[in-house]
Amino acid sequence: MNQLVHSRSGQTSKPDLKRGLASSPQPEVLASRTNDPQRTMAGILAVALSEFADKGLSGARIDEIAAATRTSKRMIYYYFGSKEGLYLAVLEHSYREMRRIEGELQLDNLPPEEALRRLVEFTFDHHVAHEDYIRIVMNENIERGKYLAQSQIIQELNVPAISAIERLYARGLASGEFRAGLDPVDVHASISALTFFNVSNQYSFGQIFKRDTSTPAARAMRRANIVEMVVRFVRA
Amino acid sequence: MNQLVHSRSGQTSKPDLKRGLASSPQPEVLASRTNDPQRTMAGILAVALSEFADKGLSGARIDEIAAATRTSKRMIYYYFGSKEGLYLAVLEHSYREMRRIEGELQLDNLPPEEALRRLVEFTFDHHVAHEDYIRIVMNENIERGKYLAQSQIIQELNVPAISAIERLYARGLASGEFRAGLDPVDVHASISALTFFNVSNQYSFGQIFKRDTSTPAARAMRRANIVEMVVRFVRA
DNA sequence: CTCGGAATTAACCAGTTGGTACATTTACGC
DNA sequence: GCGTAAATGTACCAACTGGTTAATTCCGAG
Repeated sequence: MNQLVHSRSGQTSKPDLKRGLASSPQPEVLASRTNDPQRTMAGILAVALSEFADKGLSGARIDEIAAATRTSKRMIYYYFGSKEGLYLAVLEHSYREMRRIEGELQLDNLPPEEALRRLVEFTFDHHVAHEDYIRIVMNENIERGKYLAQSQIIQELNVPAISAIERLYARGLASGEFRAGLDPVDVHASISALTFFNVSNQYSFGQIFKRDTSTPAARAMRRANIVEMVVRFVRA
Repeated sequence: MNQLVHSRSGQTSKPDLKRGLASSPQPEVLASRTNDPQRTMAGILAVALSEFADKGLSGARIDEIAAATRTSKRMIYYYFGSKEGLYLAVLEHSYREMRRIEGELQLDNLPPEEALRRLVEFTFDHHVAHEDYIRIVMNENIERGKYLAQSQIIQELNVPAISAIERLYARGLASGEFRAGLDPVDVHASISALTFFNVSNQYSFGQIFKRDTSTPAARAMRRANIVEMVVRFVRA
């Protein structure tokens, strides 16, 4: 499949480091080409993320992705080998990015229940703000996790949210605020379910119940209820 | 089931109403053709449901659907007009069927909390048992509800789950078991989110956490926790 | 019986789509 | 400067895919 060992692994030489800035020497007119693999790959990846999120793996079109790029279709195959290779790269990028954002949250100096509330609110907001990632995950589930299974990179990624829950749960247990016997992964599943669905199924839900779930008021209400639901679940 | 009003453009007359049952007169062997529009349409629809659920709208192939049918591709276009027409028919059939199943649940002679538990358990089991419908809804959300919006039929369908929640909530409120101020649609959103996600995201979740969510033990645990979560949310 | 529209078959088609062959240019290492 | 591998552009293609054309058969009404 990916004969081109390019893409992930060693990029052989490192054509960056030089051009920190000063990307485009000549303005335009002069139709000379500039080699900038980093920029090319990043550009392709960004466009591909948006296209795959929009239409799904089978719905996205390589030609359209190429057209939206500064470069050509040839480059997609040069760097990513195939449509599936490109999709996998997008998937990996998305998961890495999601984990990175999760990892930024700092909850250890908040009281347990407050920390839990913050975590749920953060997850809710994060999902609302990154619909593209949600849609990539939806699509991957339509594919039954086929590409996720292929990626060691994603498998090896740790999930900051889980350790965050573990820590705050241990503290809440010690203080007597939380009840015993709960599984952090299960709690995470509930938080994810509630916040993910809020974004992933907004269209069908909105249509069926004639509600616009995207208004600030509706969102705030839903958010508060989800937080309340999770907190009540863990309370002693 | 539904006698397709023949795709969108008027497909002339209405070939149904006559043959209620008594479908196949001759067994087989005789290679002569038999006209049985009901059977033909139902067959196409069943295969299409399975294909669209499996691959999504853009991933499904008309030729493959046709091949899996007793009849030919031409018949798909004869009865459903286009790939999108077929998809819409599948979508409508799916929603109608889901509502019908929901409507079968009888909760009015159970105490409020018990009724709520039953509702959640029922929804959980229903979603687990009908992954095809879940996947059709997932796909429709990938399509941003475009086809749902086109269908008056689905819009007009009432949602039995909502009235069920309304009734049991009113009873729980009267008895003092439930707290005031909750919105039945919001409660429904939470129940759906938890049970839907459990099926829709099983692949990504399973891969990330190296857990097989399909074992009876894992399922029972998850189910119990979801029930508990919803009950605690509404309790006074 | 027979007539006409409904139901069905088989072959075909044009546009799309993922993927390539080949030629060319850039720019880093020496 | 210069040689060479990396990077890129252009043109092209074979297979797939949704959809159609035209011909044929079934079957209920009169």
